[in-house]
Amino acid sequence: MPTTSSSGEGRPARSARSKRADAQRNQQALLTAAAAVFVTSGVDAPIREIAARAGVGMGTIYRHFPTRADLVVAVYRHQVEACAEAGPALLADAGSPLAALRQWVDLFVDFLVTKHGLANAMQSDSSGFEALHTYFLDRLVPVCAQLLDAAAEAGEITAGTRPYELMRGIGNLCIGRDSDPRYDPRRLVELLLQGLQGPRSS
Amino acid sequence: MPTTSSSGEGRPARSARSKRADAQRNQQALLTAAAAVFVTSGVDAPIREIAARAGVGMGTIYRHFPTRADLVVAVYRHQVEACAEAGPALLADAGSPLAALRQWVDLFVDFLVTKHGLANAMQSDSSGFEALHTYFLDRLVPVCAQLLDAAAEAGEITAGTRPYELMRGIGNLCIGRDSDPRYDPRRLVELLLQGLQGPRSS
DNA sequence: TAATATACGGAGCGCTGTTCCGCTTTGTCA
DNA sequence: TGACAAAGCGGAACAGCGCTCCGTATATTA
Repeated sequence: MPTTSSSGEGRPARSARSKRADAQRNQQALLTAAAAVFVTSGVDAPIREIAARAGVGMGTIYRHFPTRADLVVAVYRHQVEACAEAGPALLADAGSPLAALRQWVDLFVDFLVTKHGLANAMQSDSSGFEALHTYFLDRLVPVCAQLLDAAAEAGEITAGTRPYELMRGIGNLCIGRDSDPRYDPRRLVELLLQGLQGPRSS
Repeated sequence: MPTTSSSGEGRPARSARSKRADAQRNQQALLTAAAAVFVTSGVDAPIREIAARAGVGMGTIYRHFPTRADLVVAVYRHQVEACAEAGPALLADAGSPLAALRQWVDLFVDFLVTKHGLANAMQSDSSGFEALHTYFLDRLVPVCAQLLDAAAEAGEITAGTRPYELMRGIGNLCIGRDSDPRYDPRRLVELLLQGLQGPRSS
């Protein structure tokens, strides 16, 4: 119970609730600014740039989002959530589990290739991006696992594929100089999915 | 003929050939130092660290290797060459073109996962790594193409796979926190190769 | 209105890559 | 052999970055 004063809950329900008005404003401004900057300069744009665009100081940005990953997560949370929720929906709607898996992976790839450098950042081994990596994967791996299991049970793919590994693999395939005509992540992901179906019986 | 003096070859064959003795020494020292540092700190270790280890100044390292990519290329040139030469050899020795392709890809993966962060650097879109990307791919893509063609002609894989894309894909799959037990690039590469064999006939 | 917790801003530190120029070494030629 | 360019060297210096820290300002409550 690390409460500063003695009488528990003495103060109006502030302590565990809303922050100061200006703090809320700034947080929102930061999210908006970051989203805009990410589009133009990628997710590893200079922190100063984001702070400047939001019209706040460096201290403020670090107080609200201690690591860059926190900021990225906050900016893209909605989209990740949407992707996660699409999993079960597709499983219900699509013709087969494999079809659902395919469509879902497509969604995920769309998300990744849209954000400059997001895929890179997710795998980066430097400067506190671990949180980013963790959040995305924690949220999406279970969804992927569900799709994988369903497809395996339907006999459409061989069992035993590790969802975590697959997700990282797909993420990795999406890394790269944006839109080099010679490199289309989608084709390789498709190859991966084909590989999932097991060796050719011939 | 950009020779300084008039009489062609007048000077002892210096002009177009060897550099000064100390320059050669330093270049060698830099290569050795870089190789050592790359092992411990990865390919994006601080330039200063490499210079210090080689016992030279900053200017020297930049004179010999204007970009970091030049240094990396120089350090790994032998191994890349070996990998390139292994292609035709495997094609002749291995049982089938597909087997050769498999073994060759294995070699390539071995090379990549051994060097900390090399795969990352190869795909990095920042700070003059393009040269690295270019060198590796220019050297290895033709070899890969040859293996791919042979396998396709033997009917072991579906035709039409783009060698460049495949190489980059494999490279990308090798990116990541070194030796996370949950992620083994090799398994995914295997999946990719399986996908190469085309959809399951079922 | 006064008091206090809360939040803000930005100067400053340390670490990078990269350039630039005065000094040193090397090879050559008389 | 000795002197003199040319070639090479070193590292100070500049710029850009992430991140911290603390004096100041402001919102909120009583």
